[in-house]
Amino acid sequence: MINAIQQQLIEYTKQAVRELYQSDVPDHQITLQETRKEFEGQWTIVTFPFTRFSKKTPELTGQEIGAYLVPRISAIESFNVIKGFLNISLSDAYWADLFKTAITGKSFGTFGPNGRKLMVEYSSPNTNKPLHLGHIRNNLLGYSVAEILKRYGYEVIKANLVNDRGIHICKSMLAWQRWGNGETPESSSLKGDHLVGKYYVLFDRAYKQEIDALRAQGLSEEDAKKQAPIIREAQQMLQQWEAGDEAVIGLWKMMNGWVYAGFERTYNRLGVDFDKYYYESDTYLLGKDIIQEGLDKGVFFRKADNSVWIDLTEDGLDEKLVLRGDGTSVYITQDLGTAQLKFDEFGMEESIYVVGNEQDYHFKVLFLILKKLGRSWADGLFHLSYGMVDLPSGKMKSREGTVVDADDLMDEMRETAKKRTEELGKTEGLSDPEKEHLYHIIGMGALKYFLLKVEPKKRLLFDPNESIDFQGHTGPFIQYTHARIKSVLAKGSFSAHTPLPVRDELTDSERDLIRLLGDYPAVIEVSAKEFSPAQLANYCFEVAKQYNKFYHEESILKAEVESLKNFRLHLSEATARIIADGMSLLGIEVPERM
RNA sequence: GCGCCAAUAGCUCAGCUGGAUAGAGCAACGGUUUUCUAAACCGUCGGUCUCAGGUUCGAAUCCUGAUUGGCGUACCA
Repeated sequence: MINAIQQQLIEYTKQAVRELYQSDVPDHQITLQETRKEFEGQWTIVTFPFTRFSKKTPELTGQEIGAYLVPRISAIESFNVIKGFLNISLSDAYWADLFKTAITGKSFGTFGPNGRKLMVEYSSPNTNKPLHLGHIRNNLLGYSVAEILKRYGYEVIKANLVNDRGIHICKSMLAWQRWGNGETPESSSLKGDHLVGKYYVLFDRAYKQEIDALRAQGLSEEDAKKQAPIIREAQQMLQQWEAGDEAVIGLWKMMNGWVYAGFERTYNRLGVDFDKYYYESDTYLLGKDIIQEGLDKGVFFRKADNSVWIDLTEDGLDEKLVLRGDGTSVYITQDLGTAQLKFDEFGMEESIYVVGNEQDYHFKVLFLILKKLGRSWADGLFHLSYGMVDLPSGKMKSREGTVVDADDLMDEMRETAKKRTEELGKTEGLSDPEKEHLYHIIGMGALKYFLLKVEPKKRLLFDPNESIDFQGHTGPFIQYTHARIKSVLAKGSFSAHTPLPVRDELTDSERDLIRLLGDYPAVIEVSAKEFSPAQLANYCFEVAKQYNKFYHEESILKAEVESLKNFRLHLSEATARIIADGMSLLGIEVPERM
C-alpha cells in the first residue's frame, strides 16, 4: 500500500534520473524507506543504485536528485544527504494535513470489497480430549487471519473441520464404558471435554500396562502394541461404529455431545467463531470418486494388492498411498474429498488451512495431487503452517498429561489480571460484572498478545513457571494506553464536534505519531498478504509506545492554547481508534479504563 | 539415509522488496509523580546476527556447504 506522497517521491525520482542522467531506473532499484530516528527527515531514498547512471558519488547524486525534487513536490520542506541516503523532510503542514484529511477519515484503514472469496479452516479439534495451549495458538491465528483478510476486502468463510470419529474417539468411549459408572458432566461437574479427556488418559494408562505385561511375556514392543486386548477392543468398536451399530453410535453421540458443549464454552471464552462446521463423520468417505478419476486420468496407479498410489518422485517427493488395499480411505483420501466439497459449496478462490508444521509434508502432497488432477482452484490453496508450542521440558503430550490446558490457562490469566488490577487499585467505582469483564479482557489480552506477536512460522516456547508479562511489550500495555487515552478524552470533553484546527508546526512526538498512524493501512495490507497477525501486533505496540512518549512530552488538556488542546485531543482519539481497531483484528478487546 | 523448518543481547522476540552505527521488551542498575492513569516515561549495561565460503558498491537478509535444534518421511490423523 503506497500513499500519495510515496508515489510522488518514486515518480519524481525516476523522472530526475531520466532528466539528469538520461537513464531509466527500473522500479525495483528505487528504495524508499522511512528515515531512521537518528537522522533528520521522514522519508529516505537510497541513492547508491543511481551512481551507475550519474557516474558521480552517492553524495553528489543525492544532492542533485534532492535539488530536483524540492521545487516539484510542494510537501517537501528540505533535504539532507548522508552518504548514499537522501533524507527528505516533509513540512509539518503536510503531516497535519495528512492527519486531518486521511487519518481522521471514516474510511481510514478500510478496504473496499475485492470481490474474492476465501475460506480459513482453523481449530479442527479432535473430540477425545480438551483443548490445550497449542490449540489456542491455532485458534487465535485462524481467527485473526480471517479478520484481517475480511478487513482487507475478502469475503471470508471461517470453517472448522471437527475430527469426531476414529480410533482415538473409541478409546475414550471404551474407557468410559468400562470404568465410567455412568458418569456424566452433570454428575461429575466436569466440563464435558475434560470428562472425555479423563477417559482417554485412563485408556492409555491401561493400554500401557497391557503392553508391559505382554512384553514381560516375551513379546516385542511392536507386537505387544498390536496384540494388547484393550486396543483390539477399541478397534472392534471402531468397526461397529462404521457398521452403524446402534449402541456404539448412541454412546458416540452422547460423548461427542459433551465435548461440543465443552468446546463451545472454550471457544466463547477465546472469542473465536465459525461460519461453517464440517464433521469428519460426514466427510471421511468422500474422496473415493476422486481416486477413480485419478486412476482414469492416469495420475494414480494401482498396485498388485489393490492399493492406489501416486508417484511423486519426479517432484522430489515419494510414492504416496491414496487408498488402502481394502478400499478404505486414508487421511489424504478424505482431505481430497473435503477440499472438493468446500469448493463445490462455496466456490471460493482461495482456501487457507491453519495447521501445525508437523503436517507440512501432508499439505504439500495434497496440493500437488489436486494440481495434477487439474483442479483450477489448486493454486489458491495455502497451508498456514505454524510452529509448535513447546514447554521447557519439550513437547506437550496429551496422553502423558504434560499439556498446558486451555481452560486452566485462561483461569490463571484471569486470576493474574485480577490480582494486578486490585494491587494497582484500579477497581474503584466498578460494578462486579464490570470488574469480571475487565479481568477477562486483560487476562485474555495478555495471553493472546503473547501468542500472536510471534511470527506464525516460529516455534514458541512457553514456560508455565514464568507467568506471562503484563508490562512492556504486552497486550495489557497496549490496552492500558487505550484506557489512558479514553480518560484524557473524557476529561477534555472530546466529541465529534471538537474542532480540528489547521497547524503548520508540530512537535517531534506529534509528527512521529502522525507518521506512524499513517502507516496503518499499509500494515493491514502486509499482514493480510503474509497471513501474519504478528505484523499487526507489533505495529500496535509501536503506536502505543509512541503515544506514551507523546503523552509524557506534551500537555494535552493544559496545552497553551485551546486550538492546540483540540488538535491533541483529536490526535489522541485517532490513536485510540487505531489501537482499538488493530487489536480487534487480533481478537483482543481494549477497555475504556483500567 | 532423505526432505522441510528454525538459529539475532543472559531470557522472549522485531528487523519490510539486500541499504546508514542491528532494534524492542524482560531481567539488572539509576532517575522521573503537588501537573492529563507510574500496567507509564527517561537513562545505563548488554551483540564475532551459529560457523565457513560466495554474489554485491553494500549481506542478519540472497546462494553453497557445515553445525545445532525441531518436525516429517505410516495401508495413523
